[in-house]
Amino acid sequence: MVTETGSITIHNVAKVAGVSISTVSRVVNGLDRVAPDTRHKVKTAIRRLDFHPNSRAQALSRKRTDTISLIVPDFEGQYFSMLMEGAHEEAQANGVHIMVLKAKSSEEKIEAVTRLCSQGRTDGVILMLSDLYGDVLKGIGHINSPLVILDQDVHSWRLDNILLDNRIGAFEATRHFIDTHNVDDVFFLGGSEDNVDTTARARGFADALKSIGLNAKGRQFFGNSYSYDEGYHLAEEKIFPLINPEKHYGVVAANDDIACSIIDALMDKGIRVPEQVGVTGFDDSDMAIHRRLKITTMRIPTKEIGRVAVRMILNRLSGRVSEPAKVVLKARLIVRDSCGCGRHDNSIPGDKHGK
Amino acid sequence: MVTETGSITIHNVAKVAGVSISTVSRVVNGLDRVAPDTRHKVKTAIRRLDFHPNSRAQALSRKRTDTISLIVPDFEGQYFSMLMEGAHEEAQANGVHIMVLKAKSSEEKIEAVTRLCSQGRTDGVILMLSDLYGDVLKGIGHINSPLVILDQDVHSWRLDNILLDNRIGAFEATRHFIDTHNVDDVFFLGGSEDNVDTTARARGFADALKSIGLNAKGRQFFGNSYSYDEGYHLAEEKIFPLINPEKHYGVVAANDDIACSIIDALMDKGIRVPEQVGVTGFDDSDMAIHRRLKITTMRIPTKEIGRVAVRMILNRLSGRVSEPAKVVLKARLIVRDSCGCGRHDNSIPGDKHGK
DNA sequence: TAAAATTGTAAAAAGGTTTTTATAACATCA
DNA sequence: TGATGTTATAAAAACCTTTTTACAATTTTA
Repeated sequence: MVTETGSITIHNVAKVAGVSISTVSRVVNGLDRVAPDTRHKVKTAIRRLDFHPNSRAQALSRKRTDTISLIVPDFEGQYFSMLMEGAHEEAQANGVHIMVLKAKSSEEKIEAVTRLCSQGRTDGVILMLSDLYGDVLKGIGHINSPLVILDQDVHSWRLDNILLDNRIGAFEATRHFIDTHNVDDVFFLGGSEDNVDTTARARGFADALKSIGLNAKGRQFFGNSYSYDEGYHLAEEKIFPLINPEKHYGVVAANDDIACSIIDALMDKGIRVPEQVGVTGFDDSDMAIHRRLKITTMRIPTKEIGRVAVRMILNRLSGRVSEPAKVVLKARLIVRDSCGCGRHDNSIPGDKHGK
Repeated sequence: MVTETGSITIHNVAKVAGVSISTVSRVVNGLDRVAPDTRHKVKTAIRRLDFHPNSRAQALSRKRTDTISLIVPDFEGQYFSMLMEGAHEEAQANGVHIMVLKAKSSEEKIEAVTRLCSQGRTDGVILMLSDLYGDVLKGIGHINSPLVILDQDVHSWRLDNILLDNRIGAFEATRHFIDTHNVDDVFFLGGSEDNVDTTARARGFADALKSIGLNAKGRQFFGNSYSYDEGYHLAEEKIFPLINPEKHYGVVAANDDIACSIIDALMDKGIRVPEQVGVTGFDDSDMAIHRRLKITTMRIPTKEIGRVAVRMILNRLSGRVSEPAKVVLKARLIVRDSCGCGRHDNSIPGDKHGK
């Protein structure tokens, strides 16, 4: 029983304190009652030997790793950063760790989740599903660890689920133009029609139009991706020709990247933004404020998503919750300048700043 | 020995295959030779029972968690994303996992590293040190797991170390203005003087000036942080007054945020960028291309840093390497428009685009 | 052909905890 | 004072592997 390796174990502590290992364990974990005198002896020995329980042995014995896995399609953008921020905060506060994995394709996702769980390497999995999900969830099948699905409504699968109400978000952005700015018309410019965010936001835009008796048809345009250059061309080709200089418009962009490109494209065409055309973004990313014309955008409570996701896993581990939980978080309109609400003197070509 | 829980263990496999557990282990790990016939029996049983080795038990027995910890001050920006990208790629390729922790203060860093290591929760630690490091490394003291330090030169501590040559990067950006654009003068605008990146880049700028017999004094300015608004005001207050409309200047910004704010501030003052004043950034972040005037910037091989860091840990674990390794990576100049190299017709107020 | 080496497998030990069971010491009640 | 409870601790079992040791069976060498 003599450990020749350098590490101090519960056995060493027991010997020094003159008690059994089970007593040491009880002192360390503080669950069971121990005589004050004994407790003191053990604590002294622990301090003297600088004993730290071996987490690997604890994991085996407790059947728990104190690790939660976060699986995302990629590590880019603020969404991931904020998700991490929230997840880490909640994890840290509860003494668990976050393991991060990237899985883009359905196969990769299935493989990652099943491997992590069947190996018992993680106590729970947070899986971000931005695209199709049926085959992924079917592929995963039954697992014994808690699983939280992000970003995609997986109703009927009886899984913990966190969603963002993109529809309402876009609805509000659109209504902002209608209600506050009294625009003559409003357009939507999205990324790919395959993207769940874009489609949900397009739906919100359409709903807002419907609410005032208009049809979205001919007012929304899509590209192949969320890129600046593509957004720029789309704005040039689709939006610009529809602009009547006498009128006042609003453009709801599916995200901040696209909002940037729309603003630049229209300004390059000589359109005054936001006077003639107001623009709103989505995501409240860095670029919304790293510009002369600060972008009005929908802020997504991403950090909250991360926090809630970890909380859900912990709840399930504690066994307190039984029914699958579904949390829908709402985006919030951050009013800045690009919609026309803020200072009006900063983005007008040839204005008093001397251009 | 009958496990009542649902999980399949090596014992179940052994029983079904009619062999001992050690034989199953040898088949699974494939280290020792096993008779073809026995191997087949075992493999069949494994497949039939859908056995997966319990990683917690493996961790205890092998004294290794197949987990590498990445400790960063925060999760924001492309630097973190790219670091993760590289680290995950290398980790995935070697069957290990990445655990991510946030530690801002020195105390948090010390606490995180020592706890992870003394508990045996990780096989190695990648620690990003952007600020002072002496007290952190002293606080950490001796640990038994491999430790790689990022971003800060910790010579004399005999630790694996990965650095970015910020000095050379800024030197090259500065020389680009001098050599290619033949500017009449050049300025540097940084973040906080406490920030190691800013100071190293300022040094590179100064070295470039010295190389042509000039002094950096009066040509470099610092703020309190890396923020857009502060950069904007600094550019207004410090750079603008120095600009002679008849002359041609270059401004080296300590990062892309500041480059954005300089460009906007100068343009708002009626200065033509890049014709009168060229600007370069640093980092090649998103915002460098999400603008009308694409920013010339120094691209940092961040992904490579992540990859190399993991590789260093793995090398050390394998025991093949003995001496501490030090890798210095270089930033690369990405030439776009803001320095004056690209198209010149896009950012001029009142140009042919009709403004 | 006896001795030695090799091969294939079983049995046991080790890894460091937690948790259950057992036991001793002591207090409480009838 | 003997039965009953309570408390504090020790001992042992369990968690599930990997790895070492031991031992037969077989092959090779002298």
